[in-house]
Amino acid sequence: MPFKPVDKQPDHVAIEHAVGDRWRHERTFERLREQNEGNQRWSFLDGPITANNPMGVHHAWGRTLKDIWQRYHGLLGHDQRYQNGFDCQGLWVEVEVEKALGLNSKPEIEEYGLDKFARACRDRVAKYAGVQTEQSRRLGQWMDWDNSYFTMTDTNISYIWGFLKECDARGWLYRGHRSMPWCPRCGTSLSQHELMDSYNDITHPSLYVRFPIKGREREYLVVWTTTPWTLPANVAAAVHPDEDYVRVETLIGTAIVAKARLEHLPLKGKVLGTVKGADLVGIRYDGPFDDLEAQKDVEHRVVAWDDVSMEEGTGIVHIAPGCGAEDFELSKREDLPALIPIDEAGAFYKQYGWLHGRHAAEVAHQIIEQLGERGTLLEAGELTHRYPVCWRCGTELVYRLVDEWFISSDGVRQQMIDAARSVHWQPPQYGKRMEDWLRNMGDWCISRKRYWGLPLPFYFCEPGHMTIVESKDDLLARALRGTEHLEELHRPWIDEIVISCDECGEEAVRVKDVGDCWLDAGIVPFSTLGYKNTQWIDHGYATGSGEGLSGADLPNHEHWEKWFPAAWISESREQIRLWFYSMLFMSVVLEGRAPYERVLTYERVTDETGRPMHKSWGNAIWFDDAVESIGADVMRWLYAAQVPSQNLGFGYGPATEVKRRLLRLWSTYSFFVIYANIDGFTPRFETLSAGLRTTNARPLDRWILARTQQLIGACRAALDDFDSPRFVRLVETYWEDLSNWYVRLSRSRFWKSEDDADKNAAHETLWYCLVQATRLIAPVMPFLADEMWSNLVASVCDDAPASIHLAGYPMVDDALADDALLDEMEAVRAVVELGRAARDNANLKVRQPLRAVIVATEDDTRRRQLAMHLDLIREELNVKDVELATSAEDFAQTEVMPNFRLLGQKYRKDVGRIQQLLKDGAFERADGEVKVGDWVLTADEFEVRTRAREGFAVVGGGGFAVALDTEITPELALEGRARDLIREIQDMRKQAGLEMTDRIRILYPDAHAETFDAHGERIKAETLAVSATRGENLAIERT
RNA sequence: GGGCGUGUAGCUCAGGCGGUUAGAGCGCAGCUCUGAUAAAGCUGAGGUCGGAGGUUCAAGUCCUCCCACGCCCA
Repeated sequence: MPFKPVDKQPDHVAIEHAVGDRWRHERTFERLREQNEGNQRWSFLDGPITANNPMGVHHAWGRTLKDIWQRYHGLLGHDQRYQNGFDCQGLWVEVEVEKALGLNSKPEIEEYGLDKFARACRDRVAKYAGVQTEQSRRLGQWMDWDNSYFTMTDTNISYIWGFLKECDARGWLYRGHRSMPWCPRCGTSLSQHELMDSYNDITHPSLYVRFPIKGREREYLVVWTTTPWTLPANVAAAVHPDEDYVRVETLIGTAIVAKARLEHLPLKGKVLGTVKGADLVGIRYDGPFDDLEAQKDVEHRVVAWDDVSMEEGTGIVHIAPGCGAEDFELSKREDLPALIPIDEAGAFYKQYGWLHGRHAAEVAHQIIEQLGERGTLLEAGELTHRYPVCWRCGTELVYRLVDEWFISSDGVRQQMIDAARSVHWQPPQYGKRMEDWLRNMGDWCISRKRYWGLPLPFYFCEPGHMTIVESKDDLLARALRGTEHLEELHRPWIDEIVISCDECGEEAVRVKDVGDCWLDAGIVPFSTLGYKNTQWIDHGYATGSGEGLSGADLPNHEHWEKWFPAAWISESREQIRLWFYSMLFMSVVLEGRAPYERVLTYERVTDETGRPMHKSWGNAIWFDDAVESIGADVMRWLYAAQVPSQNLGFGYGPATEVKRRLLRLWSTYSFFVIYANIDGFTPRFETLSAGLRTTNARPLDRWILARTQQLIGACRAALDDFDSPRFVRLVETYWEDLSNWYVRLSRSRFWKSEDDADKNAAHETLWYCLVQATRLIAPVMPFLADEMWSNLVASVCDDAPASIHLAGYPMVDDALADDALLDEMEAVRAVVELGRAARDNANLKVRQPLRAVIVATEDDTRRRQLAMHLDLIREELNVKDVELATSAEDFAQTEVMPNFRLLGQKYRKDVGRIQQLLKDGAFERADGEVKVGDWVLTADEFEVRTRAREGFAVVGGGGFAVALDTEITPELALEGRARDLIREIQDMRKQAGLEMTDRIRILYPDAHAETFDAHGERIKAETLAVSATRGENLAIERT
């Protein structure tokens, strides 16, 4: 047997493990790279995955897309880098390590020891980089796993330093005093892009508070706040200068609020008068907690602010510049003092008296109580609203005024927008989204007050000069002392180093801040490609804490020029404001252009009902579980089929559907192997490349061969467009055609026992189609495809590559393409479908032969097409004869369908009436024209169709009418019974568990005597019977 | 509040420049075919193409407004 027998269903998991092992033993991937080395380049750049946890099924979507196109380009012969990346630094790693070590605050980390903490972070990264590598291999991803890049290396850090130096040279780098969203638990501020996706519905106190006006008796402003802890830092009250404010008489005095808000407030009383906001400006009032030391010199006043909202609150806004971003902006304009009430852990400073040491989140109750005692609380309720929390630990954020480092964005904004426009965004709306983001982006806050991260290379001397170190070498050259323990560019070791100030030569020390992790990822188009590096260093990339984790080279600038920019990158949608953004920023600064040419962006993975997956909801599916039960190939197909602009519902249900559709291909494969083995068929490998030239090809063979060429062309086009959903649709439709049209109609050729040229043509054709179809799906289902290849090709063709992935991607064979034939077969299939529908209508099952079917169409071309395939129609409809007719008057009526495009232009408003008349049959046909009402339609303005009369047949597209001759003669009835018997005996064979080649003897009762007399030979032939004799009941026995 | 996107059969989704009777898969019911097929075929039930206006001879498709949902930004 030339081919290994095939299971009824593929065991994906078993196949994948076996094929994966084979790839390893045979060095298949390495051989592919060797094969393609030096060819035309295709530059893909991998966005680093955070090496912090095992990867999930959502990562697998992106990794599948990356792998599909890397494999596709590999099959096209393109030289590629295949470098995977790991993101190693930043708060997310720290938080996980804190959890693992049982630490819960910055003081606890410092007590634990920064060196041990850094080691723990580094170890975690190393561990999960390994885990993710194994998982990715299991998914089938082909990457140069031994040479991944790690963003924590000294190399990567040095490159970022160089970038920061460049920003400073342009005057864009600055230290700012800003109100930042702050996580009290993590003790650090969050950047603008870290704030996204982290709003929760949270219930807060909702307070109305009185601010008594100085110098007026019993008169007060009313403000509203949901953050009571900020009241001790109040310095002003803002009003909208153009809005009307009213004075309202209440039991405890005269309240001032915005007129527009009055009806929404818990205030009752007579309106005494109206005053413009602008006229309130300058009023002095008593703050809520003037007795606090911090409030000692504050003079509270009313200021004007255009952003005061009339949608909520009282129209008078409590201003605490140390506790809010907008408040701080306002304070700069109005020259208000900024009181900072809480420290980095969220606890009140000493100057806040009775609040000292208490945490902002805990003091609401006491503040409300105090306000009550002081008689300034008007009302206290609750409000549930969207409020930001820390995206890592879930702690409610507060706003805090802090020193942070920024890169000013105004200088690069327009250049970045221009660069982004040069990129091909897919789907296109994400290009707009990037542009929106760029238009609105604030200055990039690059500092984090944490430990495990890029050390910012900013050094200050006592007199206050700043020196920026641009690389590790630069640091060592400038160092005065402290380099003894510097194993890597991380805290705490780097903090020991003292350098000399550029300006005054005094000793300078580093600021304590670390960097935003998106600096780490954004630099990789430069750091991994040897940008401006003069000398190629073998295995030189992994330095510092990355040492020993990767064997990647540090290439030189020439190499960078070859591979920059990336032809294509692909990541999930949130990377627009993260990686795509930071890379673009850095690349525009360093090179003035985008670092990528084309971007494919995809959405999120949900469960199969569309809900987000959550560990706590119990609907999460772990990658390891999924891949060992569904199989990587099926998962990959599921990912490939998904339109990337929509969320993907992942689950076992959708996976089962994929398997079911795939079974069509597998069953065809299995069918082929069964009969090829019975017949000892041996394929010729050269037919794949040199083209299949079968002399005995039947029309159906030529058709599926042409269909295959069409598929090859369409698949290549879809993949060239990075359109995997289209690719999947094309391929699945082809499976259907191959299985349910070609094989089903050709089965008898495989069954027959004569070993003739016709059978060989069928084998050759089916083998060719199966192999080409398999090659096409190789980028998406790499394991299954290679398994099929080794059985169908490698095991029987000595001259074939051992792996499908070394065999290149199929090319269209023009000699086999035949659009006319495809069109013909479409007509045949339409007629057969109509014929089947007609049988169904007439209640005549297909097994009963009929004398004739009449196919009527006025379309001469269609008739000619059908005439070439009458045998197919006869077989499929089980009729003795096919009659083609130009007119179907006896059983059908003629319809004239208007050509709306032409008529619309010509007759405009009259088209509707023409259409109605034609529908009613009120027309005459003569000389190729149609007279309808007052109009005459010329030949190109209409199309004639045939519609069957009731009871004859069903009408479908293409203008056919199909009618059956329903008379069943005794001969036809007898033949029908013979076919029934064949079917019955076949079923008995199957029940008895006989092999397909086993011979039998048939016993039949008297009742079937007539049938056997007439059709005995045929029955015996089809059921592989050596004899048929009388018996009591119908029975078979094996010979 | 602004921007982007989505809304088509019970479910998941296709529907280039406006044009004839809006499709597929899954699910459901009935029938059929079957010695590769745990498959497949046919028929049927099931659609206010989110809603309302408008442009047009003609709108699922173009325009305006509105509704719901998702995302991004305020």
